[in-house]
Amino acid sequence: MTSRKRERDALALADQLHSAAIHLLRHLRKEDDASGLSAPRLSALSVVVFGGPVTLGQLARAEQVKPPTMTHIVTGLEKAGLVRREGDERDGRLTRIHATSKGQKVLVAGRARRVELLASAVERLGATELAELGRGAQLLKELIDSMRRAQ
Amino acid sequence: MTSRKRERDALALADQLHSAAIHLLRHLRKEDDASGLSAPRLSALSVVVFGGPVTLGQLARAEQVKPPTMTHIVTGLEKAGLVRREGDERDGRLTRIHATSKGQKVLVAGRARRVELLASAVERLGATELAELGRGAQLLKELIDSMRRAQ
DNA sequence: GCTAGATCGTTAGCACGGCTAACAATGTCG
DNA sequence: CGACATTGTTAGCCGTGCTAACGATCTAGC
Repeated sequence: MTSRKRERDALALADQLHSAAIHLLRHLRKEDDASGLSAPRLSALSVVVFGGPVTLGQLARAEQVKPPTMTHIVTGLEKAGLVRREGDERDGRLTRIHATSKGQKVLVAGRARRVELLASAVERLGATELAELGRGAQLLKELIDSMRRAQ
Repeated sequence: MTSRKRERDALALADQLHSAAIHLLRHLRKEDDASGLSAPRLSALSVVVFGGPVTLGQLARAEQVKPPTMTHIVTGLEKAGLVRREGDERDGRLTRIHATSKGQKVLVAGRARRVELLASAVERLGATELAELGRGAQLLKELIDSMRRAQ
């Protein structure tokens, strides 16, 4: 019956993670609003800033979103002047997304603003708990990658 | 400089948690779609099913959402026959949200379906990692509660 | 008892995020 | 050169979230 117990554990854990993800994002949304950057835009901008110029399709795959959705997000970022489109010279179908210097600045500022709430909460944690939470975040990330590979 | 290091840790951790939350929800959305229940609806339904009859305002606060948003979500659940509104006899302003039996069934089925992906990923984890991830989820939940109390 | 204010929920209207279907433009290969 | 594949965009739908404004109801205070 130990496998039955594992299933129950997995179900309970999935529920906790699901609920935590929803509520965390709803909290962070408020801060994101202050910077004018929603979570999906911030996330995409982060990829562009740290991942260098990237095609729209790559960005869509990285963000696990369909191309039309990414077109929409990039258009928003472009109108805000945080990103610019540039056609590839060798392959006319591709459009490469570049971060502008404003985009880099806004990303850094947005990260700082976004983390304020979390940071003040994190500072109430002991060193042990901080390490444990870090470990949990790493495991969660690996879990998501594993889900992605499994389709 | 140790406090500076804590800040950097907090920033990096916040980024990881933010990114993980986004990508986890995007994955789970696909499963949620299969059951016809989006993440916010599933989350709200869960509160109604396990938290007994609840007023719309309580539900909105529990889900950290403004009343008009919750009105919309509840309307969707009601149209799907998962929930029903009932006026309070003592206070005519209140509307209590009750789960229907169909709502209970659908919630359970949705949870199972939703957890399939995660469960198969979780089963690739060792017992130690499972415990660590569970601890991380618990800490994350406490962190969110702490953020909520701090506004 | 009645009026003034507070509270609760809804409606209206906006912006964004996500999807599918359909299309145009470009590359590639037989 | 022509058929096919790939890339990105457009159009159109629905769900989520907000604020502003409103109607209905309760509660105080006079």
